[in-house]
Amino acid sequence: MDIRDRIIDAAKKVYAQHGFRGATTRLIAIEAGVNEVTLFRTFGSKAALFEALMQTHVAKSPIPTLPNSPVDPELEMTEWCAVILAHMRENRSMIRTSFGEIGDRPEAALSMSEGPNCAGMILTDYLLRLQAIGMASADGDIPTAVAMLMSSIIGDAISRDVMPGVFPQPESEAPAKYVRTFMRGLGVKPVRSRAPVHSAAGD
Amino acid sequence: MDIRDRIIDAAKKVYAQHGFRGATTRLIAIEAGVNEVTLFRTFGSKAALFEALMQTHVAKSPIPTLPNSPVDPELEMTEWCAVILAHMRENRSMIRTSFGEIGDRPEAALSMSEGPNCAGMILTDYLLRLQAIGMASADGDIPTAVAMLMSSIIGDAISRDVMPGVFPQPESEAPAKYVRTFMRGLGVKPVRSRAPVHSAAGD
DNA sequence: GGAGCAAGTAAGTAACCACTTGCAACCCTG
DNA sequence: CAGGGTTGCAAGTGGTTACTTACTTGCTCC
Repeated sequence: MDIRDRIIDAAKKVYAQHGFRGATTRLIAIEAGVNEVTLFRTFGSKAALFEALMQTHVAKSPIPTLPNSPVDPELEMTEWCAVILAHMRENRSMIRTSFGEIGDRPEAALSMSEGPNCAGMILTDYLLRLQAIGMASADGDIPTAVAMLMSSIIGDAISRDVMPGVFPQPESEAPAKYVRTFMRGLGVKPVRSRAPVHSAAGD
Repeated sequence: MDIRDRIIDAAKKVYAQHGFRGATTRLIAIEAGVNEVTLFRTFGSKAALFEALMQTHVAKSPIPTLPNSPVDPELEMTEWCAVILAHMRENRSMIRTSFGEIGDRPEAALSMSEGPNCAGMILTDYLLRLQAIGMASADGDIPTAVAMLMSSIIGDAISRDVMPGVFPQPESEAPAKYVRTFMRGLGVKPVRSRAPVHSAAGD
């Protein structure tokens, strides 16, 4: 692997655990297995290294899309949520850390929140389509439901290990359960072919 | 105000913005308007100061209860959520910071998460009571719904200012909207006697 | 085999950090 | 007024941090 990438990877690891101030150039160099001077020769400064880190991170964060023509909303949204949740779980330490440093270094957290922001918009669009074609009841509070689902995904990803009492479901089943409850809250009708979701609130 | 409390208050402020490493004794002393030496004379060390800080913080964090005999679930839960949300919004910087330092200083975040953990249990108990007396449909996925509502409250409190696109509702209306969607997702029937809550969901 | 470049090594610099010491000023109580 | 306790002030200590400089080593390409 390129030495640049090795340093960035190491910086990510150290930063995720110790934060910006705790991620000393010494620690990063050791983790990367290079000399500390090499770090400065490659990036110029610690600040520049972290800029590069953020750039490569957002570049490597894919946001899945939802189909233009919904067929099976529950299935499609579950798959979509699972992908996002998996990605956030992988990066949970880094997300937590950068989020926690918002007061000190806003840029980091802002660039990290682009993903969820964008995901929320994709989901909202999808739900509007569902409403338009009559697959969701017209009175559902889409913005609120989207906020809740996005919060649930983020919350699960970053605080499951801290507050296990709040997240009793196993990791693997979480996305399906969030989507199921979300759909009931929104009044999305289950697709005919699938098992009934026993609606008590709907029409 | 007692000099001890003044220092703790100042430390809270500085810590919330700069984190543990960034909250230098110098900054804290300036913020408190005392000499830096006084800080060491009063608490002995920076670590001891932060222990005291966490103690007074959790001591001052009240968790509202929910009635043993539910009458109007929507009203009761909205009020309950509003109190929790308000408290978390007030302390959002501190929550974010301590949460972000979980890798480095787990104790802080763990003692901060006691509140939400406990709140989740209170809410779960309440919902089980609702189910038991037939005010909520028996097939609702309570653990999932609780996780989603708690995540929504925490998410709103700590990331509304970072991801405004995800939280389009005004702050004041958020609790009611979360609870409304939550109740639909759980299959809690709206109470008969109340003014129509813009219901298209209930009969 | 030598030029050129990427990387390691050793040492140092100025700033900052938590924390200490010694002393002077003040305030309250007796 | 005397004395003890609290606070401020000035200075310093040892450790750490980001970053620099000067030099050496090893590898590649001609």
